[in-house]
Amino acid sequence: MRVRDDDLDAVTPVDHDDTDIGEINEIIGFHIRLAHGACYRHFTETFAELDLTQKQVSVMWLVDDHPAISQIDLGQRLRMDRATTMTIINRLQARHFLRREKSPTDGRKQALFLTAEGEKVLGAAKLAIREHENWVKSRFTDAEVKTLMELLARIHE
Amino acid sequence: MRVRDDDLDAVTPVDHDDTDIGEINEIIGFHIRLAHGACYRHFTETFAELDLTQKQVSVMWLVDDHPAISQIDLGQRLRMDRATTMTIINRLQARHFLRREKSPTDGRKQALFLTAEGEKVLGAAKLAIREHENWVKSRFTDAEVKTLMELLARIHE
DNA sequence: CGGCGATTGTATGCAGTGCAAACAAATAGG
DNA sequence: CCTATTTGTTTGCACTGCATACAATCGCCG
Repeated sequence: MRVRDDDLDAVTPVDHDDTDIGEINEIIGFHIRLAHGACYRHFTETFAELDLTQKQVSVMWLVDDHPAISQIDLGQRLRMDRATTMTIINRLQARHFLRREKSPTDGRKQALFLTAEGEKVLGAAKLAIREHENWVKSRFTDAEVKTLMELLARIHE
Repeated sequence: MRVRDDDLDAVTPVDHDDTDIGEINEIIGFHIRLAHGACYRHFTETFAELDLTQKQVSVMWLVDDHPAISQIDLGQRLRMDRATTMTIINRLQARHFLRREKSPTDGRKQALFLTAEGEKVLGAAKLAIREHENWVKSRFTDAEVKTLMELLARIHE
């Protein structure tokens, strides 16, 4: 019962399935966006119960790895500007996963620390991350994963 | 209290430069997000003058490739829901790059067409896309580009 | 043929993210 | 000491994603 609409413009010499998108399919940026979207959706599903976003998990992870890190440093490592970093820190602080302290060495900076609850949540998040990673990696060999990581890293420097 | 925060967790066998992010660096989803972010930023710069987003260009491109396409079909091909598709179509229509017509074969559907101005803008956009693509591809060999596209496609099916 | 469920478009609201501008507090450097 | 810079903060705007609700239309089945 599915109506095919491919019949009126079947001119492009590419595969034509239900989701043929023509020459835009050759644009690498387009594939990066689609792949990111697919990842984002699966991540959101996986973290629905924990109610955490990618950024929030990344921030907690980094704060755990680097206690007393400043917001600006955090933002630079995750490629976020100060305003975006603020939003995320505020949210995590409101949920008592993280706390701000005045940096003793630089009065401008805030020193960030996970709370005990934050540590607990991060532990659960890391388990969910593993599940999410397996979802991504399930379609690749180990060598392909290595290659993909290497190529992606070259894009974001 | 430490001045440097790198010294207390130098256990992960990864490079440690100014933007070391520790074990999170081994998460493939993280690299996809960073790569997407880098692409997004460069795209935004490249299209600042044309004032177009990735989605808007994708939509115009697809409407041009598939005249009389419906909104739902467009959304499925670009992995967007109806509400998001609406927003983009509305914006493009308000700028007179695109027009809606009632589908003659299905009263529920809208048939989408580019206007003459839309065609013109799409032409300019495709040039900008080429520039953007070159920015991405400049760090890869042709074989690597092919590999990357193939691996990315496997993520979003 | 008629009614009912499914599809499509539309409108509204909420949340996450990105970016810019402006301001205050503190630091760094001459 | 004075000035420029850094850092955090706030505010506002825009794009995107998702959920919900509603109306019009279509397809299918009795």
